[in-house]
Amino acid sequence: MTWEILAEKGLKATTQRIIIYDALMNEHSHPTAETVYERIKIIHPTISLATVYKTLETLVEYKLADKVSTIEGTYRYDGKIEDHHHIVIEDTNEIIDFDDEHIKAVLKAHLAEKNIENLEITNLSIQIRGRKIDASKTITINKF
Amino acid sequence: MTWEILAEKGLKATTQRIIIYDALMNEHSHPTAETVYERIKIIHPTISLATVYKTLETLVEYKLADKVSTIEGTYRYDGKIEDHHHIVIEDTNEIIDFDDEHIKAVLKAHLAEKNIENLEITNLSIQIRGRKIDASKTITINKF
DNA sequence: CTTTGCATGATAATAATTATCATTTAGGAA
DNA sequence: TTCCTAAATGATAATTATTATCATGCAAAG
Repeated sequence: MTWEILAEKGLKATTQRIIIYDALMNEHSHPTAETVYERIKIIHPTISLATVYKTLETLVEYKLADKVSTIEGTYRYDGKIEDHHHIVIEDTNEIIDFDDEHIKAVLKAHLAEKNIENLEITNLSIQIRGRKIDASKTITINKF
Repeated sequence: MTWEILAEKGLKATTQRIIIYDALMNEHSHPTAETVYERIKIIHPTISLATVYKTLETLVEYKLADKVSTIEGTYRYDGKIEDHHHIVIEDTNEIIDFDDEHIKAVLKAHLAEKNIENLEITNLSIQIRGRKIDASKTITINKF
């Protein structure tokens, strides 16, 4: 229940927050604030764009969402907060989630060999850029 | 010689381009266009900010520089075009270069096991976020 | 039910970047 | 070397995304 998730964080469960949170969780395309706004207007036409911006920031602040900057110069929000990586498709700038439980361990093991002094690593992410071989098809990631 | 590098790409070697290119190559802090402009104004006070923006874009277009988007919402330019990775320091958003000839091979080997269908990987980079344990000291990366 | 402080909505302000266009200049041709 | 032309520059206007402001509304605690 969304209102409980908000309440747990000490956030007022307003209609707007619930709608925005739900919209973000159900949208896997890493939308911009503007896109979230457009989607939401259909079911809640009186919502303000400013509220969407502020609420998304709040969700990020309370670790209920992630925010990423893109090469287009805009921010995109991600309802998925578990550790994962992104594949960015060139030309379209589509972002595809990429889950991999092992890759981080592989990287950390490698980084341990280098010893980087005075640094505490808080986050490690892999950015994969690429292009679709067949633009009409989707990209599928097969586990194993 | 900078003018030769520009000429090789079929670019006019204007005074402004030479100054901007040299400034970027000698600045390892991943500056913004604005920062490059401020630095350059000292030796070339009549240069226009618009020229700095346009020239940096041109350098990126001709693969003489890289452009990265940051979480602050601004672009930073990088005179280093060889494959490398970035360590972003939280709070200060300082960017430190991180060279590693092996890490990419390690990652590619790992990614080959997953088989990602329909994707041609064009670029692979690792983003390390972290904080300085001792803020007054720098971060050193020891090769072996 | 009332209160109170935080959230919302409308809109103004800001900041970074891009576009426009008259003027200048690099580099090739004569 | 001088001339020519296409491309680059400089000044500034326009745009775009985002943030700030503030009067009004509403969630939730008592």
